[in-house]
Amino acid sequence: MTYTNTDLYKVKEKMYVATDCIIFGFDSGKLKLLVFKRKVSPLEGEWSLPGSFVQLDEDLSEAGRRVLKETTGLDNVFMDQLKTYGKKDRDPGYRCISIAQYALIRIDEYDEKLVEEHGAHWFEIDHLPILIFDHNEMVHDALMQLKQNARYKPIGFELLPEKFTIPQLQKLYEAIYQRQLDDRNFRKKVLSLNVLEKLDEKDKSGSKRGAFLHKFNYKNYQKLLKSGYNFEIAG
Amino acid sequence: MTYTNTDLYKVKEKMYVATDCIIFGFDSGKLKLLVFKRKVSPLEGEWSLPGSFVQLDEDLSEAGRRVLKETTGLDNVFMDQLKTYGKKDRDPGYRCISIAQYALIRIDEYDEKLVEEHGAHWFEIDHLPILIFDHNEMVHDALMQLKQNARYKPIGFELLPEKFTIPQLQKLYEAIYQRQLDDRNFRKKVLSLNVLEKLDEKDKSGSKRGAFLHKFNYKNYQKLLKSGYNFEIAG
DNA sequence: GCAAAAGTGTTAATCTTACACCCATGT
DNA sequence: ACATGGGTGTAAGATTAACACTTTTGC
Repeated sequence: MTYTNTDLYKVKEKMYVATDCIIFGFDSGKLKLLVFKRKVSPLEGEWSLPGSFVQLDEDLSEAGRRVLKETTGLDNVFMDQLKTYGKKDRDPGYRCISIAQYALIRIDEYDEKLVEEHGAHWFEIDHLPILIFDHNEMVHDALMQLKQNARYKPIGFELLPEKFTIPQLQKLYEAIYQRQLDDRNFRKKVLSLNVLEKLDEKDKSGSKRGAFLHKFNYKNYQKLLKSGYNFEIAG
Repeated sequence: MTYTNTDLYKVKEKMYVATDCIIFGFDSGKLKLLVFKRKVSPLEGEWSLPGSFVQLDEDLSEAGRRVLKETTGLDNVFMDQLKTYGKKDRDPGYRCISIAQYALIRIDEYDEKLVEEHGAHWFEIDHLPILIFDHNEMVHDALMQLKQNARYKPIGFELLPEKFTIPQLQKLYEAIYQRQLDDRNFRKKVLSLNVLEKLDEKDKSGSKRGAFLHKFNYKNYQKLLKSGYNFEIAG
């Protein structure tokens, strides 16, 4: 950053820098959010996003991954920066800005014990409790971003198990967009992209007949991007 | 933010928080960026984005607007947060994170003297010099964001004078998307949105015949949003 | 009168939407 | 045999893309 002459006469003070994580999961056809019961004062016992101060010796993204690891036991998950919240009075105690980062996790992989130890709970996205500070705003913004990104980037797959069925994928997109999609059109479109690899296995958990499992094919996705780029699922 | 038990044993240290502004303008058919010659050590004399430390008693957005005001004299311009840059070693001197914010300004309105006093220069977006630290990365990211946003939100108009012609608007979009657009299709699409108000005046600076001036109509835009929302210019 | 930019319509191709029935299987 | 979700095709409508000529006017 550059500072101009006038800045030199201003006080340059440091401030606290935190990061809060918006952790999305998808389970039983519902989009869910991982929320914690705060263990420290002030506002002990209130619901809150998991977060931490950023250490002097770690990148912002490292701090986000550390929080995620500490609270879910998960490594190597999709994570992206959302926005930085920096209203001067957002934290009543002291001046503290927070970089919100959102994560998409495969809910079947997370460490349930670890999560419970931390007093955590998965809430359905449209039945969230009141969260501390500006955390509800963060979740709202993250959901908007998720909707936006899911449309043009294949991030939806980060929320599903490695192997998934087309109906599962559709339910995920319906949960993200918060509206129904036509099953014939959805299937047509998603298959036309050529980024799904059909497996020989079936998943019978959803029906008696069973639905074929598919895998996301990153190589074909890269090809798609090169060949003019138009990944777009539903809308 | 929440901190977990383990955090309580970690050092909670404050850090410097800065903001850097990516200021876009549009002039002579080219998308431009306002860049400054750094006046303080280290890296004095190098090109840099305008920036400042964030004061303890101001919101992040206030800090951005302050920088903008100090460097261009402009108030009340479109400004939005881009991303926060927080690699631990991004500033060689001390740990400092920077919230990048981008602004779209009507280049005809800015205070040229003020800008020159600060050793500033407008560079064409594809002929930028090397900037300090991670500033080139910031610009790259801001340009991506601008491309993305211009497609679905009417932010392009922030870069034009209040009154503008259709060919001017088209050149702007061509500069943002960095590709040619078909003039007949562009005109058809943009007029079909019903958000432009045709004036009786002509602008003759671009041609002998002159082109009709138009104004962006915010009320109609609000109507468009309510009635199902599909603002989309070109692609 | 000519150069230079403004303005105008049509058609083919593509993509999106709406919609209804048969299939496979566990009970 | 029936209930349940999985899987398939088609036609109408909307949108996009490609494309060429006339208009105005300052020089």
